[in-house]
Amino acid sequence: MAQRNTWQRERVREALADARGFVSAQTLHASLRDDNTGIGLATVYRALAGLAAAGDADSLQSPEGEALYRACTTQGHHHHLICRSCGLTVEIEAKDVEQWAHRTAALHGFTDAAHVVDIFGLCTPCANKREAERAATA
Amino acid sequence: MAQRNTWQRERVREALADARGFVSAQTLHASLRDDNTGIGLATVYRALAGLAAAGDADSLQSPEGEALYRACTTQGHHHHLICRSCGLTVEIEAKDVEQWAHRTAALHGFTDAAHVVDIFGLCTPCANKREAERAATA
DNA sequence: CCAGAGTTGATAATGGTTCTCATTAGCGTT
DNA sequence: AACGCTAATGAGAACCATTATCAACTCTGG
Repeated sequence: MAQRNTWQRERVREALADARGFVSAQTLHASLRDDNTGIGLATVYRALAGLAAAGDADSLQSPEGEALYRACTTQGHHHHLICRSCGLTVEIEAKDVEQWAHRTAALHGFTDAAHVVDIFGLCTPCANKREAERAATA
Repeated sequence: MAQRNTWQRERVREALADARGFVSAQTLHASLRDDNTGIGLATVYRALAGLAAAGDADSLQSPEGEALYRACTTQGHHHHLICRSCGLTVEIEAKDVEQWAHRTAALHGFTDAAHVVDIFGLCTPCANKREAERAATA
């Protein structure tokens, strides 16, 4: 009896899947609260940690220091392309980069190499929107 | 009179330059304290933020959520190879990766792409040390 | 239905970072 | 060199995300 199925865990999983991009535990908890579930903050954290450990979600640190989580559709190692305006996330593969990372690490005598590779940018809709705003201001 | 020169700011700059790799504001503050300077924690944070904003230092979030800073010796864009045990940092170039990042971003309609590429691993000394410890335990 | 162990959730604790505000000290001016 | 204006400082409080605590709860196998 190592792991039990609770509705709380399921709700967290659903909420994470519904989110377009990365969300913080706080945000997730807030939206679950709004859905009249009396779910506790600690539980959300535990569920997210569990999902991340199981490989069903991955996490990254936002520049503001918050931990962000996202449901993993692609199993295994992969990277992200993230819109810094709306949070839209695209999962990308980067075999070349993987190899480069390992090669570079080895070159400098580093072993047990892990790497962080993420690209932040503006997706087309957001770029257009920003352009429109700039035009309106001028 | 927008910016003043204070010995505190200078000490922070020096301490950051002396550090081998990335250091946290806390660590930096602690070592400055040991040097019998009565410098305040808040001041260290302010100085670091200022350096980072001016481009004289760059910062990243450690997996533990701490903000780490490092003096930039290489001006311009570059990446890091960091020992997760001792903090030793090597600055690396990655022209290939730069191009890949831009190409990938463009491919998905993303513009204004920035990227985060850092490799964490164990440097040779730390790998050896860890090996020795494992041997001792067994 | 029972018992026992994994879960939950309210709350306290932790720890890094930022804010407050009275005091200090650059720096241009006189 | 002294003056005054204002940015900078620093001790501690405030903040906020995350984690630990622990009694109450609820799955699940028997």
